[in-house]
Amino acid sequence: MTATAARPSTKPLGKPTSFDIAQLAGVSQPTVSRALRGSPTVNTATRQRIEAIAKQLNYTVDRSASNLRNGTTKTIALLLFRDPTPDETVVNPFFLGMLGAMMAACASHGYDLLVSFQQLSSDWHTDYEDSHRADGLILLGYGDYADYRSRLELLVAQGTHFVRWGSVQPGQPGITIGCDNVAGGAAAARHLIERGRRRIAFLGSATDHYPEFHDRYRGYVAALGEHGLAVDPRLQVEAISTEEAGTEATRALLQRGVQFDAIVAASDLIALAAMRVLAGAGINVPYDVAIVGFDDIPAASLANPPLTTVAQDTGLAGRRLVEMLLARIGNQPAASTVLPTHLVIRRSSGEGR
Amino acid sequence: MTATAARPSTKPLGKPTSFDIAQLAGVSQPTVSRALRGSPTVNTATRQRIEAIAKQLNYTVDRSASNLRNGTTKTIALLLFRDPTPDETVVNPFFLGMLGAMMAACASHGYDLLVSFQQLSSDWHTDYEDSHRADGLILLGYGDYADYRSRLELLVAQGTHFVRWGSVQPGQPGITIGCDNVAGGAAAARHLIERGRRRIAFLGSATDHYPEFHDRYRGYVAALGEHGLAVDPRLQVEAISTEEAGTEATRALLQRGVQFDAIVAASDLIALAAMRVLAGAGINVPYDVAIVGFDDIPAASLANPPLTTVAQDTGLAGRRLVEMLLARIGNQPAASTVLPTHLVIRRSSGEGR
DNA sequence: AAGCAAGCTACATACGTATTCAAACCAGCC
DNA sequence: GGCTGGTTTGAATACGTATGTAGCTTGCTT
Repeated sequence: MTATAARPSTKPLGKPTSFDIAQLAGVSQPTVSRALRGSPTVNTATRQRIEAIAKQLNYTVDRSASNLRNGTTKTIALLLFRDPTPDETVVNPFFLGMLGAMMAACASHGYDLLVSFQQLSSDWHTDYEDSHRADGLILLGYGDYADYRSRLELLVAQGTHFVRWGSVQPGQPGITIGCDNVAGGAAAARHLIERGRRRIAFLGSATDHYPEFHDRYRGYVAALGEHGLAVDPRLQVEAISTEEAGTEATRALLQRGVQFDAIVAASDLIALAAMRVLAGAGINVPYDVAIVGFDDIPAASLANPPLTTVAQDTGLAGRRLVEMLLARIGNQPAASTVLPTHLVIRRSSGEGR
Repeated sequence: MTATAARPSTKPLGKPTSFDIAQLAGVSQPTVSRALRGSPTVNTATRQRIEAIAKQLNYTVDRSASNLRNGTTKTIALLLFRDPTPDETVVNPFFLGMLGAMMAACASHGYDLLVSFQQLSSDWHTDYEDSHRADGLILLGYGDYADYRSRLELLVAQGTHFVRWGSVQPGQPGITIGCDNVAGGAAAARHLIERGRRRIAFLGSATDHYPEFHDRYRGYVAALGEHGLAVDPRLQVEAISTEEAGTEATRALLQRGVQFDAIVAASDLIALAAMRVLAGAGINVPYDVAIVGFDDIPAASLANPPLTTVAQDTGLAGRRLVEMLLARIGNQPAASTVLPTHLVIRRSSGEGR
């Protein structure tokens, strides 16, 4: 009776606790806990009585207490790494496309989803799991891999559960889910070649600081090779994932004065920016220059002309990220996975002159 | 020493606790807590010693324990009500646009942000704050207000802290942040009238089940009145916020066989759908029919032709929602707020025949 | 009829933190 | 030199849940 004494029966003011229920049901608090958690050792009649009272009082288990006791939070933290955009609060639309699927996947497994912006340089790596705010992390965002990798290794060393979206490569720390960037890049270039284009530029990164873009570039190079086309370094311009980078890269390409009749852009944002710059320069898409993007963000189909692009299945991606993370958390086998891409053909890669 | 006895000094295996720090610093656990929380009663030298050790051990306060002790979670839950779209995981892009600002605002106040899909009909209203998963709720989503309102009243009765985005009206339960839908609707219609359009249709809701759309409709009606134009009920078609609804509504409008030279759409998704349907019917935008949308989602500027629309400042909206909620949580004054809109003129409302 | 197992329930406790209250200490002062 | 007042620290405790263990009851076996 010590516990019930702490809350005199005259004062049920705050949110009800398992002690309140116990008192009303004439049992002890542990019995309430066991009954509501479905322990088979509780008498059926007792359980039903308890459940009825709990429902009537609108009782919910206190997550803070439950978390403390269980050492688990039933929460996943989604860390979005900021692109260096002018507006600090803009989230990459491709990642936003995964959000719905992640919310749904988390919910269906009884997990909550915490979202957060992060500077790649902040100390996110120690934050979430150590402080028991989440049981695991999902990392989303492009970013300089050289810096990134050491942090991933730290996470592994700490035993933190995490999954990231990115380029899947052997020997990587932790679990990575990603699409087949090489195949996607190749499909984009191949499509343009088959449409008769020969001078195909690549806007993205050809260095392994941005492994996903680099993979796409490798696919592009491979496709050119298949068709006996030479890779002209003057047709490759560095660009990160943002629209701003795309604008600059396209301008740089034009300034080089090199002739080109097509562009493979490493992201749709780059591609859309390129279309704008080209239009501004009086260059017709697709007549003068055909363009293929990557990601199939919602805006791609609305562009003028609609953008041909390498689609990634964001729904599947989001689901897979959550499932793999939960497997890791549950100490079940989980492995890096490569997801397929498919080419969505629209008008931006149409007939040339 | 009872506590330190529980964790023999030979075994510092798990995440370090304040007891571990205390032992290393040669003080008691409460002193550690006080030192790290900045209590002025702790000797400066002691504090520094403790801080150094805490840093060295990568100590972080256990949120579960802290939450339990404080009765607070430093977390806000964002509840997104699902639109009835075919793909269950698609989130309304307008609300997604607020997400970045909300994340930033939460972070700057030291709060975490939990996101979750909800069926409007589920029992979300009792879930989050009662169970100590969040200190307050942000409710986002259109939805049948008749059903919604009773739940809001329940929230108020329970003393739950919440803020919602929607139509701001007197006598509403709780705090609502919204844009000036009436003024926005009026601006859209006025703009079309000034461009010489006279037969202006409205795609949205003229009933108060969807108060925001109804407000926009009222603005539209007012603008027509200002210019002595009659309101033709045949030019109004019911539609909820989704693209699918826009498609259907536009088809219905065409089937009525009523002549029209412009459309005010209650959302950009509706407007974009309308543009597609019209294009499919061989009707030129803006030549035959001018269109104005509402929201200024990212896709609006990319449409063909780019969509004239009533812009809402999603960044400001997200920030304001968070700030008002935090004020409520802190028992500080907070009130419903109406935010301004502004018309963004693009080509979809250009020259007619 | 005594013993024993099975079935339920209660007791005690731990999770890690933050706060209240009391104690210890130190210096200064009459 | 003991006392005062201020400063710093420690002991005890509560937050609400979940679980190991012990205890009680009932019914059945031999």
